[in-house]
Amino acid sequence: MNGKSQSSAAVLDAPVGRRERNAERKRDAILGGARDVFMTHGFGGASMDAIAEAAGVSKMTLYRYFDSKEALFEGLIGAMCERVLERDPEAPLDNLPPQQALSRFARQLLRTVYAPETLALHRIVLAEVTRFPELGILFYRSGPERNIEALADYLAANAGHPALDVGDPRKAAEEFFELARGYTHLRLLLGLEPPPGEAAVAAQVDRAVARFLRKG
Amino acid sequence: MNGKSQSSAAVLDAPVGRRERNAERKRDAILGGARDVFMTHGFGGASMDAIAEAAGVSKMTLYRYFDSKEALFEGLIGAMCERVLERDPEAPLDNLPPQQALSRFARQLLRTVYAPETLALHRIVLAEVTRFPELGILFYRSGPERNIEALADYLAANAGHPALDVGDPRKAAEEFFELARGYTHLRLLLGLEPPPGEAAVAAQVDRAVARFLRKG
DNA sequence: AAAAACCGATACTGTACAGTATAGTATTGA
DNA sequence: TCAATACTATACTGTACAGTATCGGTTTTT
Repeated sequence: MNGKSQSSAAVLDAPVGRRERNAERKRDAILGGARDVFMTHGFGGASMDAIAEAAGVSKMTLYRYFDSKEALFEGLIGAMCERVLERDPEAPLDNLPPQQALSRFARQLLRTVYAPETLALHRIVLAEVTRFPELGILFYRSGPERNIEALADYLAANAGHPALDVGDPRKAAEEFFELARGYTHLRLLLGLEPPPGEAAVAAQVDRAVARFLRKG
Repeated sequence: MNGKSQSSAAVLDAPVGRRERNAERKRDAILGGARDVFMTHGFGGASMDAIAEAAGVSKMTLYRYFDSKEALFEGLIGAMCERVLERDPEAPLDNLPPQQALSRFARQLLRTVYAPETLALHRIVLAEVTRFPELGILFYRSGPERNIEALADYLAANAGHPALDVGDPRKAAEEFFELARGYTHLRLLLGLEPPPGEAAVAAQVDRAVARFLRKG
C-alpha cells in the first residue's frame, strides 16, 4: 500500500539479485513474527496463524520458508542465539587491571542477561529443552560458555596479579559470573521484579567485584 | 477387587470417615499422574486423557476433583511447592562455626536443587510463569526465599565472628547460595550433564565455602 | 511483452484434545 | 437390604490448529 521504494534508491541496494534480498527480508519478517508469538505464548501456545499474522505474511509463505512448526521454532532459537554471538565487540580487556576488567565483564554480562529478550529466550529454552534437546547446547554455547571462556582466558593471562589467586581459572570465572548475576536473575525470570535500572546494575557489579577480589 | 480392608484393622485408620480418606487417596493419585505427565510433557503437551490414564482414574473423576486443566496444573504446582516447604527439618545451626554451618546450608540446598524432580519443577515454572504469574511467587517463596532467609538469619546472628564481615546479611546469603549452586545448576537445567555424585557435590560445597570465607 | 516464479487470501482436511453426557457398576452409610 | 454417592467406560461435541489445495494477482526475469 505505502512505501513502495521507488526506483532511484532501489537500484542501489540490489547487488546480489532482488530475489535473494526479498527472500531474506521475508525470512526476517517471519522470524520477527515468530519471535513475538513464541516468546509471549511459548511453543505450545503459539499458532501458525498467529505467527503469520504477526509477521504480516500468509500462512502459505510460512510453510514455503519452514517445513513445520518445529523447524520454524528451531530456526528462530538458532537465529536468536546467533545474534547473541554476533554482538559482543569484545574490547581487548587483557591489559586492564582486575578491578576494571571484572567490572567490564560483569556489566557486559548483565546488559545481555537482564534484557527482556534474553530473559524470554532463557525461559523458552528451559521450557522446551526436553522436547528439543539440542537447544540446550545451542543456548549454552551461544552465551554462558563464551562469557566464561573469555573471562577464564583473562584470569589465566593475569594469574600473576596479586589480587587474583585463582586456582582453576574456569571455575573462578563461573563463580564470578554467578556472583554478578545473583538472585536478581531468578527473580527477573520469575517476573517478580521489574528490570533494574543503571544504578542498581552498577551497584550489583561493584558488589560482585568486591566480593571476588576481597582479601580481607 | 482386592485388599478390601476388613473390619478389624479398618476401624483403626478411619477416624474421619472412609469417604474422606478415599477422596484424599484419589486426589493424591490424580496429582501423581498429573505430576508425571506435566513434568515430562509440559503444560501444553499434556493431555487430560494421558493424565487420567497415568493416574489410573477415569477422566470424569479428574473433573470431579479439578474444574479444568488449568486448575489441575495450579493445584499440582502448589502441592509440589508445599512439599518442598514441609521437608527441611531445619536443624539448629546457629551454634555451629561458620565453616560447618555454611557447609550444611550448601549441602541442603544442593540436595534439593539438583534433584531431578526439582529441576523439572524449575523448568516448568519458568515455562509457564507468563501464563500463570502467581506461580512465580509461589515457587520463589517455597524455596529460594526460605533458604536465603534462614542463612541471612544465621549470618546476622553471627555477624561478630571474625570470618564473617558481611554487610547486608541478606545479600551475603544470596551471594553464598549463588556460589554454591554455580553454573552446574544451569547445565543441569539444560540437560547438558548428568546429576553430580556425592563427591562432586562435596567438592563444590567446599569451593563455595572457601571462596565465601576467604580473607587472603 | 510474455513466461516464470512468488505471494496473499481463503477455504478445506484431518486430527488432537478439553470438556460433557450417559449408562452401568462398585462402594458406602443407615 | 436399600438408597445415595462415587467411580468407570465410552461415546460424543465443539473447537483449535497444523498442514494442504486452489486461484487469482503481483513481481521479477528475459
